[in-house]
Amino acid sequence: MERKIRVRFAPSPTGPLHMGGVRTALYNYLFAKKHNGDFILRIEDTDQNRFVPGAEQYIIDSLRWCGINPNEGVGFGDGAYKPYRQSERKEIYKKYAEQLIKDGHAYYAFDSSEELEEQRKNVEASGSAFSYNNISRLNLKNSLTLSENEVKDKLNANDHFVVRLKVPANEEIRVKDIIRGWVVVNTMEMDDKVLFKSDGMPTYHLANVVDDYLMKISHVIRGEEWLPSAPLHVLLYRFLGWEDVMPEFAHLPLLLKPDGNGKLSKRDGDRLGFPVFPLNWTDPVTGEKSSGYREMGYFPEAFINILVLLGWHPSNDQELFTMEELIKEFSLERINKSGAKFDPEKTKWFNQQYLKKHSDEELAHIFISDIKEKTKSGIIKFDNSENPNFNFLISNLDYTKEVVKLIREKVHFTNEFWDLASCFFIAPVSYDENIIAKRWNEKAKFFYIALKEEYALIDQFSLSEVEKTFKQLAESSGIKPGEVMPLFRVLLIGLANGPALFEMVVLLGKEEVIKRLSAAITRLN
RNA sequence: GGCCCGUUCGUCUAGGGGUUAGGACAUCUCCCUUUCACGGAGGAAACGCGGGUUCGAUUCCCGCACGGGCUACCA
Repeated sequence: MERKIRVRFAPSPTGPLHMGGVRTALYNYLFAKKHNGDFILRIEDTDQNRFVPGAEQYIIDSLRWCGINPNEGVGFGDGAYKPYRQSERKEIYKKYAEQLIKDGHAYYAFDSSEELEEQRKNVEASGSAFSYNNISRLNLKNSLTLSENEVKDKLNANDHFVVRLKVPANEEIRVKDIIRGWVVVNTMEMDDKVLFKSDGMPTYHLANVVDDYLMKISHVIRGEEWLPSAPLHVLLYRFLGWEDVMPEFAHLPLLLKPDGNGKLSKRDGDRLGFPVFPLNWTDPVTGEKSSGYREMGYFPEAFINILVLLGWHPSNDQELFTMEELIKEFSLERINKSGAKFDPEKTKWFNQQYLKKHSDEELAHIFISDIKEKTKSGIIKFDNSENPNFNFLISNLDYTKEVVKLIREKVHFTNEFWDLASCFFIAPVSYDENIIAKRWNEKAKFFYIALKEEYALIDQFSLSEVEKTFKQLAESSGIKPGEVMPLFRVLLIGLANGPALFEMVVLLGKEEVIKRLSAAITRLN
């Protein structure tokens, strides 16, 4: 019988979840869904020193926002394998560490970190690198070199000790990676990794292997940074007697910084001005703030789409996917081997594609709440007496829908709407100086005074009427439309660029247009 | 330093023993548009180097170079 697909995402709560982490979670999720399997969120908080309050909740919130919902795990309901937080599983790991010692695959080591540091220095002085391995362990303080009584005494005296894996000498360890094929490492290159720390917590290696076994994980899909320790994990499965149910491995290529080389880091985002985190984050200790894709105005679907293509690609040219399509198309075999440089420029295009998929009404709702928020936080300021209709307009769905219709093609993000559309809610107080200097003269002034009067006479303030009236007046005044047209927009909204001119005039409405023209003529006189 | 992994346009990538090496972002030109954008058409742009194997290699093999990862009582 085929074994049930069960995968896990296992971050440590040491800070906000990096977008690379989100991609790892995504690939796990897609793989699980595709095979009707389970996706588990396990929190690997075995390092008490690096624990950051709020980080765990941040991870949960991020996955929720992305629509990557685990079947089991911290924050996502109890599954059959709880608890899913490693700090709550301490006793479990201890048992397996003891079993390894009993079976002769691990040993107690009593060397203090100062002593090891000393060793390291000495060896490095002679030109090579120190390694606690099957050679050096014979000269160090551990249960292999000390007498049985000495060991007993030390353990009874509650001396600090760690448990180390007894890596066998000169053996080829083979790891089969789904993405990279066979990776072979000789045990002479491996060191006797600490499995159990002196603070009573397991290290990643032990906890990871034990939990993956107990939680019946079928595939370990994780970042490439784990590839070097995969042979160690294989050894652990063997020594624990679990080789026959060892999960398959897939080590994902890394996300690289956009310029230069190296892993994508928070600093790159700060330096180049793009987020590397899904959500905003404030460091609880330093108070340092990091921006997130959500708050930058990205749709979660766009964010997912950006991430999934960084290291994976279907066999055709499709670039835009729903989650359902991704689940259908995804396969580990089509994941690339090499790292992907992250291009913040392309993310804008993706978001625009998703913006296009939304209806005017959906966008209007987003726009309205954005305006309300900006007003509340003081970003939007205006003179109440000059804009008495402001509150009415921003609450009017039909009106904002029409506004959205006129500007939606011009932006990548919904939070850019306001910059382009403020003119529909607030009258201008200043006018583009270039255009005024070039075009504003007596002739123009008389034209607009006349236009104001003509517009006042129109009953049906429609697109065709508005445009016709403008052009006829220009013709009868002996003016080429091109001479006065750029000015029209400036008089109405203060800016040289903006929404389609006559559409804007109609939406603003007869009364408002006349009012704004009068104000402009008075001010520019 | 040692070990491991990788290398197709600037970037993400498709492809794979014989192709005009395909797509997308960005960039450039033109069209549409009396603004800006959207849209449309087109252009420039890539198989790291050296050896093999082969009738033929960008594709397979080996070296080298370059890049990355790991080398903690961190994950």
